[in-house]
Amino acid sequence: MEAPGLEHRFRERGLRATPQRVAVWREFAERPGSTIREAARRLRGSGIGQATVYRAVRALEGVGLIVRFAAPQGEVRFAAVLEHAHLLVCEGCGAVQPLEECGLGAYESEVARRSRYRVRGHTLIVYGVCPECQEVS
Amino acid sequence: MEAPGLEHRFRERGLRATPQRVAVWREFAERPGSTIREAARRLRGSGIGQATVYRAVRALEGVGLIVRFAAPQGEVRFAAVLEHAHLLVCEGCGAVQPLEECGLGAYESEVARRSRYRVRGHTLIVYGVCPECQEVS
DNA sequence: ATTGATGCAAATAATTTGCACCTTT
DNA sequence: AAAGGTGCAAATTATTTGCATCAAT
Repeated sequence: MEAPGLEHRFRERGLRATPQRVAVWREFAERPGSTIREAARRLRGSGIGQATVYRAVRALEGVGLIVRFAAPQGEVRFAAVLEHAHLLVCEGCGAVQPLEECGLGAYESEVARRSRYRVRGHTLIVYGVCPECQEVS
Repeated sequence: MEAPGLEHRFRERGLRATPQRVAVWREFAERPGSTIREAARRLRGSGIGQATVYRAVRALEGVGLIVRFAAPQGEVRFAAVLEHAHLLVCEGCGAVQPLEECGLGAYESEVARRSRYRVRGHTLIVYGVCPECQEVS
């Protein structure tokens, strides 16, 4: 997964686009569903310290460029996202893939109207069993 | 929040409805958005050890009776749910409230058809700013 | 009896911090 | 220079485990 203007997305949300942060984002874009530990171990090879990975994840999660979710066995995993945080997660093998349009716009408006909240976005994680894991079971 | 037949919901998912587990679920139902630490501290008063709280949360999360999500500042928080894991979270004060029907049924079918996954459910977290926090800002 | 749960305390793993140094305004 | 980031190693927190015991089937 590549993203033209990735750096720009960082800046427009008030984050400096440091090489380390970009590398962290890319790591979770290429391997969605990694744990921080796994990502940090790989990034170690690029000279990026684990504290930096934690700090980057926190910063990116804060502006919605990375989402956190519970994997099958309950571990906390992460995935990079661009606009939408819509993921399909396999409960068997833990595979993660992005989902397209969820058509939740109207629903969000409805929620905003009824709750009087200023709605800013949402995270949708769909859980299921992928074709491969279905065969096995 | 009370739930008739709560115990039954545990058992039909293969979990023993021990008093500790029920207490843990209730704690997160009464105070959605608590951290495990907070819940454990309160439950301590009922003689429930922290290891039990962790084990209960893991078990309940596994069968979808508790969901985990990222709060404003990035901490991991939990909330008890019954059928649906639909939550509205305030990014300001961290207040959490359940949401009703999301009408995502058709979308799930669509995802299942296109991905060939056997879809089992989903978690939807809507983020926004509650009326009180809007005034402050 | 047998299996599953629990509490406690100890062990591990995860996450954050202090600090000196480096980069970008 | 000033502000924001980073790496490293050292705290600090969070989570899991071993084990003896209790409860439910």
